[in-house]
Amino acid sequence: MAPRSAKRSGVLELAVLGLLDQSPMHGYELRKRLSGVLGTFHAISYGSLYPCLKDLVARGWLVEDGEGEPTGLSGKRARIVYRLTAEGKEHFQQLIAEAGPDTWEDERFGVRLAFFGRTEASVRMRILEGRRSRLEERLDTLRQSLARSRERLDSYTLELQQHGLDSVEREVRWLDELIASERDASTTTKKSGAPTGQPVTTTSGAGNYPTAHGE
Amino acid sequence: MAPRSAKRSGVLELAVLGLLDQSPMHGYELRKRLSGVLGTFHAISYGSLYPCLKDLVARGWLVEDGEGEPTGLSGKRARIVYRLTAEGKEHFQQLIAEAGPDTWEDERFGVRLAFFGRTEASVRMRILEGRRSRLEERLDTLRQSLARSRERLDSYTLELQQHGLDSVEREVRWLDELIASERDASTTTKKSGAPTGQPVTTTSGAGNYPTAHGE
DNA sequence: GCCTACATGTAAATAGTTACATGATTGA
DNA sequence: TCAATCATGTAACTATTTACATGTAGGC
Repeated sequence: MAPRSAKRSGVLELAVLGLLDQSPMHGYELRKRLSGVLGTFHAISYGSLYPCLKDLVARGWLVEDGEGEPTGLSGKRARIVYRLTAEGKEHFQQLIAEAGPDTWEDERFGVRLAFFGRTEASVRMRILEGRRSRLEERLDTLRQSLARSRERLDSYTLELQQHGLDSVEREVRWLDELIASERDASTTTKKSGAPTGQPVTTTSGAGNYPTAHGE
Repeated sequence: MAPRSAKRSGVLELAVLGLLDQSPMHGYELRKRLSGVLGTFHAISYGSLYPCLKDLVARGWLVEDGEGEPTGLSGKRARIVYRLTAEGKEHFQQLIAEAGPDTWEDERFGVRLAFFGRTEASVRMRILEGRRSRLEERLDTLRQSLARSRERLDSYTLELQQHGLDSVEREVRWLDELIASERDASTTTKKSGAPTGQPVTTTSGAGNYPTAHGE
């Protein structure tokens, strides 16, 4: 085993590996795409990204290429294209094969879902159902606390809390749709003997995916 | 002016001041209520809260009381009840009178809304509308990026992004309701000469308040 | 010639959590 | 008496942003 210099983030690391697993890229491009899979509305800062890339290189999961062949006469440099190594690919596969309790927590669930296309069906299901029961748990707490304090709160606070509750309920319904279409896909696959465990899009454009209302 | 030892957080600070403005409380109780106004689903940790309280005391906005009168025979201590000072009250009033661009950003909007009951009507309106146009801006970016990359993305990533979009759209609709009921309230007040600028609850339980899907 | 977007990076500050340490009170 | 919940706190660590520093490429 490597000497465990550990340290680096978790979600960001996973997101970067996942994007580079699709295709090599330089940091600037990577940053633009990260918001898509991280689901955080503001882009990650370079102050986070570059140190992370450096770290991944140091751990042997990434290598830096000096931007392909010098196109024509320009010979421009400056860009550093990052690419997964064999170990990097293997490591990423290992990461997306995990289905532990933290995979369905707020911070990770989004990225994991974004990479479901490369995740095994059984793992996908475990994460979706884990997420669902996590939210159900949250609903219990929220409803209880709302029931306890309903008359003490003014209408604005109430509106805020009610909204939070609605958001979680909505995410549960969304998950139900996703889970249902996973089941459909797996039974259809078994019956018809279709070759891949490829994703099936839910029919409606409904459902949503809120998590927090502040921050 | 005080020597600016500054340092402390912002949202957490505001939330603590707002809760203590309603009634004095000890730290443990405070923590429980904080999740309600911070809208963060996991409670804030003591490792954040106590240092923050200490800081607020140091800046003269809070004082520590040693739990009222010793009830009957017990004379139990240990609990430290925090209470706003006159300067603390004034400072809080100043904070909730602000309506700058950061007030409608993700981190602050929730807390500000939670304290709308003590916020002037014009400020409330400015914040709600600021938030609304901020989200509209977000929708533009999101729609554009989704349009650009639609065919490149697999169905899961698409589902994720679509969900994020839906969530923001839903928050806009919710804000529209809140804004409408603010307008109603202000015209009714003017016409009937009702005494307070007190909040009016929206009729439906609809609307939601999502912001981020990961994290 | 200048401005905008592209592109990479570092140091310091900021925000917050986790793990630990301690002890009182309440109810089964 | 034992466990759970109440209650307060600190030190170390984790994650992330902001501000700065630097330079290139392309359009007007």
